Amino acid sequence: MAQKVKLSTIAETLGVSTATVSLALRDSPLVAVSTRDRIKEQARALGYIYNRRAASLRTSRSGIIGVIVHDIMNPFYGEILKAIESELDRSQYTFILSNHYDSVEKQRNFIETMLQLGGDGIIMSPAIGSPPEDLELAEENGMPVILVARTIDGVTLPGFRGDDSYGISLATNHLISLGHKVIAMVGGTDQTSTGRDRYQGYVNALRKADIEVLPDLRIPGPRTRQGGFEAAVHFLSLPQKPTAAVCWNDLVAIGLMNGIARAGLVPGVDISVTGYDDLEEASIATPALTTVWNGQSEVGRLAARALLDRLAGSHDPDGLHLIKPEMRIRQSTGPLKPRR
Amino acid sequence: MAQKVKLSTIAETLGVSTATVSLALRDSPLVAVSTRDRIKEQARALGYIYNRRAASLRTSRSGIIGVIVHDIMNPFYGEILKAIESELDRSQYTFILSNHYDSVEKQRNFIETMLQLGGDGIIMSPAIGSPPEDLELAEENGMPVILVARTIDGVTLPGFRGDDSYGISLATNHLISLGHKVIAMVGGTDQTSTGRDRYQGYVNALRKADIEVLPDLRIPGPRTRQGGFEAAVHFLSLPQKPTAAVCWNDLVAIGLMNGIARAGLVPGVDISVTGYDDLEEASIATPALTTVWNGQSEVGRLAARALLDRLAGSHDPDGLHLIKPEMRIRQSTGPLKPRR
DNA sequence: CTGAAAGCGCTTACAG
DNA sequence: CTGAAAGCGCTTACAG
Repeated sequence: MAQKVKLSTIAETLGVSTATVSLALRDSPLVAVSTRDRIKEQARALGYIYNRRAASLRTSRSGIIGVIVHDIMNPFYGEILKAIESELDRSQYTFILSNHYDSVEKQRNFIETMLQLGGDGIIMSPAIGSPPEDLELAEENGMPVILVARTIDGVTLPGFRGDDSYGISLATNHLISLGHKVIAMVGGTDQTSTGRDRYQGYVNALRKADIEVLPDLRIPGPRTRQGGFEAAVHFLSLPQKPTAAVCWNDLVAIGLMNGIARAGLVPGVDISVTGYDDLEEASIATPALTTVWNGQSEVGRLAARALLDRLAGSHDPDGLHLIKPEMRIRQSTGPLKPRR
Repeated sequence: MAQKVKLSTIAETLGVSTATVSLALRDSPLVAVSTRDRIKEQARALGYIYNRRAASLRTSRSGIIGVIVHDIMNPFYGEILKAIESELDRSQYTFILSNHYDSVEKQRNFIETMLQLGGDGIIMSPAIGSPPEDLELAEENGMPVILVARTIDGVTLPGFRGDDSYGISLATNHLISLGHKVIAMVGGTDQTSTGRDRYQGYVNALRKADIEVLPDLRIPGPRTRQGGFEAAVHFLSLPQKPTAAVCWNDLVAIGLMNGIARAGLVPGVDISVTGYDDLEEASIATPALTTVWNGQSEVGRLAARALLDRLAGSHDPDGLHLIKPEMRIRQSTGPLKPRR
């Protein structure tokens, strides 16, 4: 590579000052149009590459936004990311993506890296057990934080997620209305607000229908396709013989249905299964999955908007914004059959 | 936020020079241990945040590695990314992830952004139709590029991917050995090297077995679960009545199996289906998918290593490194049945 | 409309 | 083992 071309190279070859070049390249109205055109033309001809580090050091804005979630390979987060990406795409921000896999340490590392890079803001789905101090560290150093999908007790940052308790009650009520009485809940964990809310929504719906809540009918843990698949054995061997399962999410539901099918039963006929999220693949599962839309696209879009607004100076009210989930009835649920 | 703490703040409060602080924080042996400890302690106490932009401006190394692929939500790329991530995790690099969705423009933007940020290197799966100049732009500016999953004609950068032609012939031969003679190929595109290689591998395997190659048996296009699902209608209405399908990848195969099941046929019994990639979900599909392992984890690991080596100064030979695919026989393929 | 100069916060020879 | 000083490549008052 040849000699590095910088602002001053352009300035010298054109006999103007670096100040003029700097202004011209950023389309400042202070520079005469003819000068600007000459400068831009020269920049192109020389193959000039703008040095964002230098600019950022001077202005203390980096144009970088950090996004960290549990796992970008999980389509639930993937759909949120896609919405964030398309919202940020129109702006001039570059975004840095990362997984924390629920490691508080990885998350802290990420926040620190963003701080070191002078990141302008962070959108995050906090790791299980995130200490509020870690998030405050960002805010205290002038880097705003927006929460998605999960919230943390004792933290009042702006947050966007679905109304889990309400959403899971939609699924549970749907099964109850089909005549099911022995309904298991498969997957999830009490360690997240989401996990607690969904279990609570399930419990509430059963109680309201005067159905006894049996702790054994809860199979906690699974959160992936693989987890749901493996839980099928446990599910099918429950002595109470559940006729339906409210699953933690679509992935668990799809895995569970595969496991049920392997055992020779027909999901949607012998056993009713509901998912949660309404991922793109829910509708093409076999059978097509009855599930609850969890507003991923809205969560991502609103979070990105909120951050952009905040960076533009406006200060929206903090606190939680709940997206209202919606029921999507398909073929994985059906009326209660006579005892199996 | 209080007054910004910088190197000089630490230096002043301790009565030493910034040079000493800088060296101490980076564990230079030039600094006395006692001095170093005092400095580190003070940095912690003051809540010092290292300014990477300033350092990077000075050293012209940023510690940033860019990774761009077609779509991180596609599990095939997800698995590659995971391998890259775990390899890079041990190093001190931050990585910036992005999708190009096969838009050459998005890809060029990404390369330019990396250049502006002073990125140390890029790992990429190039967009369809990538002009060699775009990749050369990076190299010319001192930013090394490593290719994964796809390569580009006329570009001699180091590249890592599976041996597609060989791999697809494994799948095709497996079906032939089960007695199938009317074998369709579902998905993929001629616009990528991968697409051309896989089709060629399929054609070669058929020819070698003296089976006529019928162009109508190729259903190009699908690359996703949704695409495979939708292709089922076309597949099932082919006048030649294929008894087996060699699919572009696992996602297409899973989608196709779902579509076949919807039509009342049993994949693995009525119609044999092979996938490609051996994603994590291949083994839990129903039926478990017969497929070809495409070495995602190896591709990611080796690419990351190659870049790290290059950044450390060693200059590995350029050119293509092919990973040898392996057959994974499961339940989605079976012996030819009497005519359906 | 344009230029001269200071400064963002580091690191790196260089000197002692 | 430590310090004084220059410089990375920008942007921003300030002056004209």
